[in-house]
Amino acid sequence: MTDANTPDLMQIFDTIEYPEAYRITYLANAIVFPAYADIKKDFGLVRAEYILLACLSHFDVLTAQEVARISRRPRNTISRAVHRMLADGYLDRAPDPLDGRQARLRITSAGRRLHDEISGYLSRRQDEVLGNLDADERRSLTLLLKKAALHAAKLDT
Amino acid sequence: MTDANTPDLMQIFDTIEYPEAYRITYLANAIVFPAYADIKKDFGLVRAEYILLACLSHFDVLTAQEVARISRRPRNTISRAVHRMLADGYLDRAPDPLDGRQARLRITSAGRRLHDEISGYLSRRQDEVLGNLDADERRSLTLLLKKAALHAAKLDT
DNA sequence: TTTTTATTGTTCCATTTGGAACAATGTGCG
DNA sequence: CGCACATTGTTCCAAATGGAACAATAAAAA
Repeated sequence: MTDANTPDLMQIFDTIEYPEAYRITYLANAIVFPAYADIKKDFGLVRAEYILLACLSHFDVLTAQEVARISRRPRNTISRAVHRMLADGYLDRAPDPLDGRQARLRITSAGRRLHDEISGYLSRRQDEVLGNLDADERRSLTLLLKKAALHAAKLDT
Repeated sequence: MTDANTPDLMQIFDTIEYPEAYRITYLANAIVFPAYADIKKDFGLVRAEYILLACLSHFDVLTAQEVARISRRPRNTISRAVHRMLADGYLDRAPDPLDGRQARLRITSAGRRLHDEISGYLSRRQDEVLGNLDADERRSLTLLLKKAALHAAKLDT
């Protein structure tokens, strides 16, 4: 596979016209796809469902629209996830008394337990993929990612 | 929207159990989705198609399997992309004389022109999303991303 | 050699996906 | 007030997606 005739498949990391975008996307795929496949196999959840769970684990109450904004996903996929997770007892929904359009979503204790299990899959895979960075590099990367992500969140308001 | 009653939607960047994975995925989405939507609208290409184009722009000749490995995408999506891009004249295919199973793919000049246009969309969006990093930070991020990506590429061999 | 195992590319099929249109509700402006 | 416009959540539908099985070829084992 890695003989002299085979091109170095990773040279593209350097030659691509958009190196940061390429590497970020590559890392995202490397982390999320395997974890996602395991989560689907072990819990039967699709991506929008555990994203919904993750959002609700970190806020007391959210609307579906807010979840869509936080996760940068289309509203209809969140809507579907809400229905399935409601049916499975992982969250509660109550109409907002102040605004008849929106509903207030909260995670249940069953949902929180499920999220705790699932987040282990993602943490483990994250640590595997970033495993060759030393502590300083890891800290530095984390900070730079946060700065960029906060800026990205302000775009496309 | 950002009044006192509204929770800070971005606190999750700090509280999530897998902060690097979350931020990387968030940035990947922030870069790729808008660019992807524009590329689809302006050129009618789906993601696997411009990924194929990008790979073939950076290697003289590749097999479909190699494209799948480089891009971490399932083989059947690459196979479909090859057929569409062949029909549109963006690449050439020739059977490998040494191995009857595989075919040697090359980009055509039309394909290269198309890739040049498309990569502008991704570069521009990349620079927008990373726009608040100064030169040192940007350089540092780029290096850390490369180190991690090279390591990720060696996983799941 | 023959037989088994692995690899490549493809097709099939069920599921996921997201854009667009929609009804219901709320907001702003005359 | 009345009327245009915006927002939320949902449904519809066409398209994309990816796992699994497949035929053809190659490599390895017996």
